[in-house]
Amino acid sequence: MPQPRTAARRVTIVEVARHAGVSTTAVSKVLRNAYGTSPQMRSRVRAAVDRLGYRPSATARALRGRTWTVGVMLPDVRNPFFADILDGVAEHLDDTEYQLLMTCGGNDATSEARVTEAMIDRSMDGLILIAPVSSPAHLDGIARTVPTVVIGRHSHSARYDTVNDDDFTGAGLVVAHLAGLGHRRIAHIEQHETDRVRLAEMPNALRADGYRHAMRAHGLGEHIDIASTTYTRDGGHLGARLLLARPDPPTAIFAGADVVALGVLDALTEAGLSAPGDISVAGYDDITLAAFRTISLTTVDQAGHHIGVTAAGLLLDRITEPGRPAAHVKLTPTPVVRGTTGPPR
Amino acid sequence: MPQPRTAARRVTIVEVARHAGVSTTAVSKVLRNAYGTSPQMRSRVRAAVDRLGYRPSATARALRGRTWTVGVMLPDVRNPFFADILDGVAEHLDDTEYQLLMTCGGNDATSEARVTEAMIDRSMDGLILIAPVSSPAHLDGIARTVPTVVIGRHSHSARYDTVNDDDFTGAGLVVAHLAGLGHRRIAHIEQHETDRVRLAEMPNALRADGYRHAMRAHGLGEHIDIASTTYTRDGGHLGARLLLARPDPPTAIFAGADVVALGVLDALTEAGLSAPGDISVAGYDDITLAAFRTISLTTVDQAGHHIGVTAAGLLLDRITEPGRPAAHVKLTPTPVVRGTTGPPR
DNA sequence: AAACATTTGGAAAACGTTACCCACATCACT
DNA sequence: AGTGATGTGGGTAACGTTTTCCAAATGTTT
Repeated sequence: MPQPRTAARRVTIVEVARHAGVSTTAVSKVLRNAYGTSPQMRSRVRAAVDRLGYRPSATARALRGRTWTVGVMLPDVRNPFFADILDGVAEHLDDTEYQLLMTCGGNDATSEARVTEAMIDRSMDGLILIAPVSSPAHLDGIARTVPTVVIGRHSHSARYDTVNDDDFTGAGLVVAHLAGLGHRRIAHIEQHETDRVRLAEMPNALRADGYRHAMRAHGLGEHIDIASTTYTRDGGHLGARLLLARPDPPTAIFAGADVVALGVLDALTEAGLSAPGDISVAGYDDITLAAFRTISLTTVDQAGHHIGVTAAGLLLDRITEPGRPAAHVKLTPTPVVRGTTGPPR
Repeated sequence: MPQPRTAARRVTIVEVARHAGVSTTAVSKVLRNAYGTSPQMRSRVRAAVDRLGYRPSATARALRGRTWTVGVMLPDVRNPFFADILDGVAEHLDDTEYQLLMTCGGNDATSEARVTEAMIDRSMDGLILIAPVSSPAHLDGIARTVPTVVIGRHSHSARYDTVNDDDFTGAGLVVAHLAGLGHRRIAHIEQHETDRVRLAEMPNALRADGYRHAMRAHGLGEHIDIASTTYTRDGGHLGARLLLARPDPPTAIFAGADVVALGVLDALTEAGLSAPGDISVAGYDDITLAAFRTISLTTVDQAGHHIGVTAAGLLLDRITEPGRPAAHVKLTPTPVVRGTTGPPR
């Protein structure tokens, strides 16, 4: 059996009250900025708090009030795009009393359920779920329990807010850019999807839709060519190899995410090819590594930082006003042309 | 003022007890696997728990027991080396009841203090601090309050465990590799340090020491050349520019971390140079990006994953036995030779 | 049968804080 | 002076769970 904690006893509100010569209710009111305390009282309590180094126990507070905690569920710590989002969230929370705590859902519905339950059981005040793969019903259930904002999921639920970029339009920007350079055989690497709900909501599916639509709009419908793998570097690598093995290989590849494009560049290097000399390569996300000089990836900037700031703002609003109607924010992407795209040979 | 939570009421232990026709004490004992419950009792309670979908409130538990939470403080979410460590920690915790929650200390002592306090106030059962910059006294204070394991800090505190690789030896491996290729002018990029404690404990300082020692051991003492910047990509970029501007530029650069090496490669590309054709470049960490085909970085593998697994094991031990003598684990690094190093021109 | 040991179940208090409600004092208006 | 409004402070209970301690039943030994 685990042994009891032997940590030093922390200062409690009872000791602060005794030290200040007031009730625990008074101390609590002062700390919560609650109505009904005089300036003198506030001053006395604050002096006692400082003198004793008192900090409230967030877990004790949870039984009646708030823990002042915002939980963020990441799909994966490796994709630098999520780091951009986190920077935005952290920046927005910096001037508040909220503490940001993160954990990973691992792109797996069972794992996501375990993680969101863990955050709820710890009485987190609100959750930001990034690119969750769980069913819409499950997400609704979460949002019914705790204020929730979802990023990277084109849902129109009435129960939670969403923040996304316009993935459909963003994909169109890439195709327009490549077509503008003269490319006609423009291929796409998508995340393989079969689930109908995911096909309607996930960013990768909308990017593939945007690609198809833009290709037809540029009169290139007959050149539509999609390799279905995964949004990982390995998925990019495999996708590129599949596309290069075609009877009529593409002259340009639009990878649905920057990490996928990195895998494409890997595969080109192995095949003794280069971008854009042999094949143009474009990604999506504008992760910080995309600007790395040796890579210099053409991509779409979906402003991860701005997404994070916006999501955090919506969540704090929803914590304050839980029944507020859902907001679904769609940000406008911008193309970022760098060194991996050029005219076809 | 914030409005009250309007979330649905969750099932409590009182309802489970009523449903099972037993006391709340019995339910609690069954869930904690405490002594003093019969098999029939356990069966009845478990059936009621399943039927009602009951989950204990971790925050209520905190007032008398454990929250079953492990907190990890990261310096930065961007460095992929920390993702390797996290994978190891997560893997070790996977078969336990502990939930991993992460947050960022931002490489700043004030920010670290705020974050560790937040984790302690939320009654986390134990902390893993990765590359903290706080003073030794501060770390001791934390460890006196909550079971703590520190990674990336060569400390011999009696109060907390540490897990590190042998940075001194690792640096020697790089110098040996480069000297073996025939390099004599081997330069190093270090994190600038002036604080005496940090010079004694931080991995970057030990790598610089290891570099100096190895250079002298290879009879290259007169060629010791160090650029002091920061362990960031920008620091690598600046360091490379400083070294290239020397009257006698180096033929090889040992950057103290892989992210620093990426900045060096950036600077070389801008100067129209390449590695290893013009200058050999070696890093440290073996982040997953080091194996990226376009980069193919020569580096030192400090087995982030293994560090994570080891740290998690030590922490769970320390939670079980808080007064246990401190363990200071030092792992052996291995060189990884790839495409950025070769014989000097 | 009596004495002792062990197992099981549960009443009550503890944990640290907030929410609720009310008593009392002071101020403003008629 | 009497009445109503407002501000301040605090007593008490609630929150959901674990810990502590003991009573009662059952099993074992003399």
